Amino acid sequence: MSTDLTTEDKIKNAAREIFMKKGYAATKTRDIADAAGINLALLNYYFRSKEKLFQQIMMESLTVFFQHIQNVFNGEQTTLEEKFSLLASSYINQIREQPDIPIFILSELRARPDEFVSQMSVQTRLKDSILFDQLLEKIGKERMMEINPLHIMMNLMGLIVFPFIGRPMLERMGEVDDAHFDLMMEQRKELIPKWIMQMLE
Amino acid sequence: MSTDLTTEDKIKNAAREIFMKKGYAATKTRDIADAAGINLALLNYYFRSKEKLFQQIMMESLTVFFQHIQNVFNGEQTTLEEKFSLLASSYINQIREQPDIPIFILSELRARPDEFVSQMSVQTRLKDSILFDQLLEKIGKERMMEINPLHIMMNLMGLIVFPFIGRPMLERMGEVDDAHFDLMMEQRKELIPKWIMQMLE
DNA sequence: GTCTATATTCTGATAGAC
DNA sequence: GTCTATCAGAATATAGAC
Repeated sequence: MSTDLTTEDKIKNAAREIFMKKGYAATKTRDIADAAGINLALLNYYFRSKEKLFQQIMMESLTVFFQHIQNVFNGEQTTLEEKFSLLASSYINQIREQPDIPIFILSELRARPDEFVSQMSVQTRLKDSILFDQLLEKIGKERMMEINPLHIMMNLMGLIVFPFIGRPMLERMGEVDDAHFDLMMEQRKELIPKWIMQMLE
Repeated sequence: MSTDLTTEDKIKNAAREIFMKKGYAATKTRDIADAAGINLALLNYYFRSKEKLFQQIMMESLTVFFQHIQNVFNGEQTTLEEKFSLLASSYINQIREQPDIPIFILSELRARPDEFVSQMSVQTRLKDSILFDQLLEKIGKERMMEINPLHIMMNLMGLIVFPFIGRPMLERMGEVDDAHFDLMMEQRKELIPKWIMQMLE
């Protein structure tokens, strides 16, 4: 870790790492200060409180995490399958760099149902997206009752995200090591869009 | 809630509910005592500590959650598709009664990587199951490199569990209410086994 | 077994010197 | 801006009466 960072950024980086790994409630401000290599008082000097520091980290995480979605959802040049492919690839890459980000976001979102949802809901409305229109066209009206487009979105997100969330469980059940897990995630970049397209046939 | 329970069970029920909803770190022993309608001292009298109480709840949750898997995995009378169908139906029913159980288990498992995994890994080894054999037969050796059976298990678990974990997000993105969500979960009991079988073609 | 009161430790936040 | 020292409150756990 390079040391030519502002104190504020050192604190934020440490906070992000620990919040992600342990969650809000289990994180102690002293741990953050230690990891950042600064004193506890400085944390409050820069961010006023643990709560405010957390909110900042969380907002940024949400923004980063949903950044791609908006663009991909509304890409005008890409086909349906290309959109699935782009989402799978970019998210698998991103989560690999921050493996705890999905479970972090989802569990903190559960703990605070109303605090951050507005932030997201503005960003991504399925019904207003080009992806949604393409889905409708592909599925066809006669099958719309049976297979709601939201099913497909659940499946897409679940297929991408779940292996990372369930990793400790899956590694035991399947007896896979880290290298093998990485290989499988790489495979899934191509498999997931294929699977989703099969569901639409 | 009937009141003819032992004090120990009253505490355990209250603890289970609050641990599930808020997670270990955010749960206060006083909240459990209040919810159980007893005094704080009694909690320590029966369970010695918050930690020990949690371990007991967690162990039982894991056992319940993985109870079905073992049986379904090794059913000798059921086909592959029937196994997928049984797993989807029973888990969707079970999670509906305790909606927080997946995120609870997965987030606490992340926080304590080594404490409980042994408990699970004993219960469920994919490679030793009849389901695994059936999968191998269906997939065929020539496709085994491309599509590891573990992919299929990840997909099955993800398709079942993710909608509940991602519910706050999905409800916003898709603008669905509770009734609609329930309907979709009901649909998925039939859709998921169908989707998984398609992946194997 | 159950309670009230209390001990003890932990934790977020601040005061004040430099 | 950064630190040391400390406060105030919260939270787990126990002592001891009933």
